[in-house]
Amino acid sequence: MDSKTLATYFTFFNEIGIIEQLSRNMFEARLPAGFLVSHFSVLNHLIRVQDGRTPLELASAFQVPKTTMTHTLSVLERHGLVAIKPNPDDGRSKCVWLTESGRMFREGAIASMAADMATMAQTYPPEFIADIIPKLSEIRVFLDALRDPPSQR
Amino acid sequence: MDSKTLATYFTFFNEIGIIEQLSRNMFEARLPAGFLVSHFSVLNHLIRVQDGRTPLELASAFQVPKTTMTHTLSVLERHGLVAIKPNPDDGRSKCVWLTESGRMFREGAIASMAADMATMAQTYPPEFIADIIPKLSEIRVFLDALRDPPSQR
DNA sequence: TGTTTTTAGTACGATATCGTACTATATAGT
DNA sequence: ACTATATAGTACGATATCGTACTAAAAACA
Repeated sequence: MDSKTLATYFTFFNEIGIIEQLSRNMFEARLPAGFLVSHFSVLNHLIRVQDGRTPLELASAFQVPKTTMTHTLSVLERHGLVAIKPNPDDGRSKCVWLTESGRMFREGAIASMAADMATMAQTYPPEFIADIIPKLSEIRVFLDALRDPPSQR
Repeated sequence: MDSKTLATYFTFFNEIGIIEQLSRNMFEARLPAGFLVSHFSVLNHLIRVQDGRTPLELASAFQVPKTTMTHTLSVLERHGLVAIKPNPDDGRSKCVWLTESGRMFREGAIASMAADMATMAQTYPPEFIADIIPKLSEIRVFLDALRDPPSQR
């Protein structure tokens, strides 16, 4: 692979990295002090896929080590945003449930973030974004499959 | 903004976030133990834009707080990959220069990563990637401009 | 059924990232 | 020139993220 082609791929991932940072900063500016996107994302995910997920499922969904998810969940639990209960189907495992506070927290966060999204929509309408998503999804699936071994993420 | 449109934007940023994590893991697997993408990126940036940049310029380029860059640079300096010297034009400032080791480190890292990029190129040829980059760049520039105030990042 | 291996979660330590506060120097305003 | 403000970098503390090692339970297997 020539260096110019290589640079294309590097540029791609560099743009991804910068957008990730900028968007994270944007979102976190809308969250209550002390909360990060990692916290919000878990709450949001539990709404999207139904709560009652195990910590490992969550770690896998976010591609983070399970130790990281343990920590994130402990923060959410400490703030009463989730309840962590034993998994009735597996004595080793647990299930994560949203509390009423957790649902409200997510609602409020989304309402705050909607302002930024609306601003963004003025320049980049939903169709523009929707057009890019499938390509990113493809690449995401590909990269996910590329990992070897499919470790405990 | 209706919730479905909102979901489009959230999905977009979610994909960005996952790709960022997957690619970071992929790249870091190719770096010598103990080194992270944040270290490599600075070396790579110094090649691309010429070295002699100030820590603040680097922090700005990567959208990280200057304290984070101070830390990153201290790691690079400790390993002899960069040399940090006073800025002749500004007594408060410094300039970051690549060392020969730093250049070699970068070369080696890129050579390692090229293998992954070549694998990726089999499924996603450069044109596919090159097609997405301008859109991401646009969005990156937009998000960058959105920040208020243009803080010390 | 008893043993081995795998799996879910956590404890712990190391490093990264970030925010606040501080110092030194430069710039702006008078 | 003098003062006030802004800027570059760092010190420090808090939290996040991650890797390794461990425990307990489940699954595989003999």
